[in-house]
Amino acid sequence: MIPDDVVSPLPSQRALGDLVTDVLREMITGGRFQPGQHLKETELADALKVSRGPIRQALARLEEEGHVELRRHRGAFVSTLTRTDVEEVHTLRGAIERLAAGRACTRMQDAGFAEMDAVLEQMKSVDTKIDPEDAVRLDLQFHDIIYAYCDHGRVQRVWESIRGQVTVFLRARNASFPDFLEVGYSEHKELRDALALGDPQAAQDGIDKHILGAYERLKRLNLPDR
Amino acid sequence: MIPDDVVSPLPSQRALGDLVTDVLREMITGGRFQPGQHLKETELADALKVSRGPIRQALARLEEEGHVELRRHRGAFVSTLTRTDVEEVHTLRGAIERLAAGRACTRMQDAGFAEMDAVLEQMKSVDTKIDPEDAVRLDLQFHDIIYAYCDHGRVQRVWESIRGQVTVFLRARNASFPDFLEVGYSEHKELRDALALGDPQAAQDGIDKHILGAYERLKRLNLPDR
DNA sequence: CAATGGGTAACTGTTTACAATCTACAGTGA
DNA sequence: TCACTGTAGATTGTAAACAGTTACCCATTG
Repeated sequence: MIPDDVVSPLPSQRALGDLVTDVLREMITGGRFQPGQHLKETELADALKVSRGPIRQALARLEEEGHVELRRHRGAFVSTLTRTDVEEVHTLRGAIERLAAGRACTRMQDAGFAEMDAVLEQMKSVDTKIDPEDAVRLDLQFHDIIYAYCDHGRVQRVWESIRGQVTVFLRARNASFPDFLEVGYSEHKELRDALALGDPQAAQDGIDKHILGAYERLKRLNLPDR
Repeated sequence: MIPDDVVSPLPSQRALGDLVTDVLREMITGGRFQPGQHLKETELADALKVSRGPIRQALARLEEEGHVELRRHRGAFVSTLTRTDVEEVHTLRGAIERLAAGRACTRMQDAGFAEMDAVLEQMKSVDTKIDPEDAVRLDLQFHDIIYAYCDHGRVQRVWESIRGQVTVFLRARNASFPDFLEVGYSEHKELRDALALGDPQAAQDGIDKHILGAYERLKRLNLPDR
């Protein structure tokens, strides 16, 4: 057996459509496209040097994730973020993360909590340095751990389907309320301690509280109603 | 303005891929394919008289719904139902239907409850006639109403993504436990009354109880572990 | 000036064909 | 028996072309 380090870092033959999906998702969540902008298949195909096939596959997936709106015979348009979207994403997230946490708290064991503590440790230092993008990354990483340990493929998929939009919200929040960076650590530490009890009910209550807090802050953002 | 009732019910130009998705989903849930069967794109394309494009779109969607497994460069295989699938589908369903019911109970109003009562009325008569397929249809119709009135596009989509598998489970249950047909009405009536209180907490508790009951029965089915 | 209607351009939806790539499986040799 | 190799079959990726729609412009009409 040849160790992984020696051979080529595996060409990672993912489907081209999946790569395109990631690239476009990053471009949209990163603000490289304007909300409402018309994304044309042929333009994207030319720009990314692929054919229309993988582009269509990517757009279909991004539509499911809520990043673009597909109008028949019109094409794909970058979604505009509304108050309704924030509400839907957060209530749905609350529902599935509640389930995920209830399961994860009895499955994480030492390894899971060690991962979590590593993230928390970094959050603590972010509190002093204050780099908004780091805060977003760590916030997501923390919750990714819960989903990873809940051992529930379907919940994981639903999370992945809204994760991109959660990212957008977190970025918007940090841009509007930079002071929030200071409470990131304590809120997640509290949630971690609730999970550590190993009691599904306590874990679910912890999530309810955590997500509700995040939602209350987001509601203060100035967004169009729909 | 011409009222909708007078004009043609619009030819509803759906995409071919969507039609193919529905056809294949029905064929899979209806048992026309064997679990594990290898579905080849070209075969399906020939059989349905469409090109590979819509077929691929359909298979990608059915994979997200859990009806087929897509293996890279191998193709699509009809999923085998396992105990794990039953557990995942029901816990996820419990989580989102809890949310949906909490919202729906304050939005259904008279019209919604009228729809529900119409379904309940049919359930009562099924109890005497006992046609398993009718029981499945009515069970789904009842819960569809909750999702329709919860006014939450994303929850609706998640429901649609597991609805097909729930259908499979219900059919399997009726095949194994025909006696269940007798309790269908009373259990749903109980849930309807919980919703009618208009209290989100009561509605959520009603769902917890209802889904848990359904799950307990399904667990008695004899299914492979994975 | 507003409403109507024709015409056009642009884009998506679909089909077809072909090249490239990968998997599984059988066969080969040690 | 085991590991390797080669090949056939199937899928994915790409490309090109056509059909169907949609939006938009603009002249016409009242």
